[in-house]
Amino acid sequence: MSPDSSYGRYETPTPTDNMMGPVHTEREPELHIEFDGTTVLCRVCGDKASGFHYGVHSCEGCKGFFRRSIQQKIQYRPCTKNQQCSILRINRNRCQYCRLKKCIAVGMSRDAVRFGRVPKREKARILAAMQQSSSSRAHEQAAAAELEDAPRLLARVVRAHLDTCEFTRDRVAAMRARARDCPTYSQPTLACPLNPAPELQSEKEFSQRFAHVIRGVIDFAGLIPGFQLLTQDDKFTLLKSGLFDALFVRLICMFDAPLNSIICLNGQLMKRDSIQSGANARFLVDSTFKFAERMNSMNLRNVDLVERMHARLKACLQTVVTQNRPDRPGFLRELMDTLPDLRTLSTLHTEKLVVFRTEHKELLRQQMWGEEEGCSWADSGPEESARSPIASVSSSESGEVGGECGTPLLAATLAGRRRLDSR
Amino acid sequence: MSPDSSYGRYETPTPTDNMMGPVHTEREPELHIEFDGTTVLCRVCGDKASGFHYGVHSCEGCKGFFRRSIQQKIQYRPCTKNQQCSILRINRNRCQYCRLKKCIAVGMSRDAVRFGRVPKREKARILAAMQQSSSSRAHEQAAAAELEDAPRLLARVVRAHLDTCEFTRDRVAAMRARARDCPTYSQPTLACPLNPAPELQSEKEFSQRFAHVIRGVIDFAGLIPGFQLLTQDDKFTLLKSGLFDALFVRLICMFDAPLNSIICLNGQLMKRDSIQSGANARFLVDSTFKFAERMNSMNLRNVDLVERMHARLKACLQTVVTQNRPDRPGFLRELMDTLPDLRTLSTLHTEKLVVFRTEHKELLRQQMWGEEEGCSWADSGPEESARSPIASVSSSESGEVGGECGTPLLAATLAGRRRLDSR
DNA sequence: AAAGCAGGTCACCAGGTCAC
DNA sequence: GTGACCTGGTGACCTGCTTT
Ligand SMILES: [Zn+2]
Ligand SMILES: [Zn+2]
Ligand SMILES: [Zn+2]
Ligand SMILES: [Zn+2]
Repeated sequence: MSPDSSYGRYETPTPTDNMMGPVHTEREPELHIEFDGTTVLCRVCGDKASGFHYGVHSCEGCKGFFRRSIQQKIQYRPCTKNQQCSILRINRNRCQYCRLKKCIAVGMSRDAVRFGRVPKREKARILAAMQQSSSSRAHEQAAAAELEDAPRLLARVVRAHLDTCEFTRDRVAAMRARARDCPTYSQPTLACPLNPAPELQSEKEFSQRFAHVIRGVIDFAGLIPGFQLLTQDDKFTLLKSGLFDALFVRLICMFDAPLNSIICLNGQLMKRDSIQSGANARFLVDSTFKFAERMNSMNLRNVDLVERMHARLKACLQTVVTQNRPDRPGFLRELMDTLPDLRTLSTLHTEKLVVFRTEHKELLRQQMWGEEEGCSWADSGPEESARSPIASVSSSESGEVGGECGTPLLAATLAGRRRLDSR
Repeated sequence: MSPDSSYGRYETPTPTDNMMGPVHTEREPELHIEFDGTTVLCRVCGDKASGFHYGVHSCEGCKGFFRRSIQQKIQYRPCTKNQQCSILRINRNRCQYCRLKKCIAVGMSRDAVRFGRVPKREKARILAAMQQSSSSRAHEQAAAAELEDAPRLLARVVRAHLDTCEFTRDRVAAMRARARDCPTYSQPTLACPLNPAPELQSEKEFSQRFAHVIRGVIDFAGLIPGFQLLTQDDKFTLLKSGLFDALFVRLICMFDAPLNSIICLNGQLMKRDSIQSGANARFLVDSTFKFAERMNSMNLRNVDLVERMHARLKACLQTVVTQNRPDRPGFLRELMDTLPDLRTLSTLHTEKLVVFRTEHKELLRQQMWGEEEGCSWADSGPEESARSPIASVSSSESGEVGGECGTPLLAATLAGRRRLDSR
């Protein structure tokens, strides 16, 4: 007859339990605790908890209410509103039925009482959870703050781009003009704008330039507001995913449509016709945006946070674009639509790169990642490769290379210490 | 409500201890310890014991409680609930009176304290006991494994039946057909199908036949997967309870409904009308299941294990029956409903048997249980007889027989060595 | 020493109280 | 009926002593 007999003690076994089954080998009591800064909250009504009552962190009010409910086996009137009343500090006395229901749902029970001093182990756990909760909260707040001020955010992204990209419109303008004025065509051996000259003369020199622009993109990412606040894993995943997309867009300006050619660093041209696998595309701007794409389909730690950052950046881009192109309201939409193409192209490009890298892997690796001892990154595993066979370009994926691979530059960059060493 | 079940166990072990000082005969400290895997449990409440306090393995809580109780000679309020509260970790604080009672009952005492380091000898003993405990756990797992594979389990049970029963449908078919073709009626003197002929000619021969089918049932039980893994006591209790039920079902096929007669071993018939106490019933199959019935109401050691075996066997039976009778979904239900009737009939039949046995007890006993020296089985006591006056048929219950009774056959069968000696 | 327990300590909680 | 507050009991740890 007593109310608790009709309800199971654990109606809701904790939302985290059911989703992912992280193979809980250890019997961790799963402490579900809600915090507000430094104080524990009542799991029934959210008020400040006065302690651990009947097996649940709860306030004096809910404690007393539950005690009364089980002492005199009260049968409350069955709730007129569908038995789904929310129980908060301000309205907890509106519906006794739902309040008791909530008490039981969160696990209050006479069988769960715990007397005496709190075990040290659990105390530590609670403290740690609190720490974690507040620090992660502060962390996210910091990230949010960085993304809050739209003009400043924009300025910083633009600045980051200008500081790390050698191929901005302004910088290539001169070369481009020169090339157009007196075009000098050559037969390319390595059809890449990064090649100093159409004819591949020095593999080593190409590798150096290649590594250099890669560093530029990585540094750029590190300068995007909020990026440094992500976890190492997320940073790495994002970079792996977007690195070549960004690089591709950066070098788009070296593809001259009127001349129908690629401009090399030395100003010589490579006719599009003479290049076997031409990259047929028309891109418009050096954009930051592409970098945050593809996140949803990836295995990110803090997806939520990244998502919000993405959304925020997108909104900023929208604002800017709208201002700059009042004549074309759908411009951003067009911009977005180029992303899949970018992805496709980037992938195709990476295929070529893989071939090249396979041929010159040692050299390239040294140039790209530095020469120090490598730390072994956990590989993403076969299933990710299957999903996107060649989109990932991290050093760890150059299949032929042994288990070891050095990524000190990347690592250092992720840590936020490296700067672009050349302007 | 489970309190009683766990409570009863503690009351019994050392009735001598609790009254006054421990009458420790100095020899064997009697080690009553309960384990949970590798940890010793509190003998008062079952919580994890923190050590050997006041002469008993107990938890910090019970230790402190007992200390407080004897320091300030507290007189707790005399318990409102009949002084039989169960004392478990979750409810140990609900009744101080009963908690202290339990403390004393399990032997806590100021004089029983043992200081200093644990003697090596005892340490070894505890370890050994723990080993044993965990091995018994492994034992249960073995039993569970035997019951796991449903088809195999089923096959073994069926095989066991076929190997130990002389009255399967196939085997009696011929005799039955003959009986129907040319019925030969006789006036019975002992209305039992085991009687070779309607007229009781030789008590000795009947007794032999009787003992033989009993052996068949006992052997059948021994062949049921998992049965051999039960304790001697549980095996014996189960047999005592189900032996005649099973026997009854086995002989059902000798009751011919169309002829309205009992078929005797020699093929002669006994008209139902000519039998005074006819067994009016319609049973359908030779079933294994009936044997596991009635367990709940009995005082079994390992009730839980037996329960699980029962459930498992039942589930298997359900599966089989469902397969065989897709047209009748409620068939198992019907089957189950015949059990109370079976019980009633078995009881009635036993009444008759008791009369017969009383008359010929010496002979019968020799035939049934063999002739060797008897070991004295602990009798179930008067209260069980009251519950089910004559349901138990073990030799120990033939009241007139003195304290001694021989059960070598049963004992040997329980040990799993005997086989059916005739096919 | 090392191991192991009685006793003490005090952080903690169930239950009771009583203005509201 | 509610909940801030009080009171007595509880038990996780610690300390000091006893035994091996
Ligand atoms: Zn509350
Ligand atoms: Zn409600
Ligand atoms: Zn205890
Ligand atoms: Zn009691």
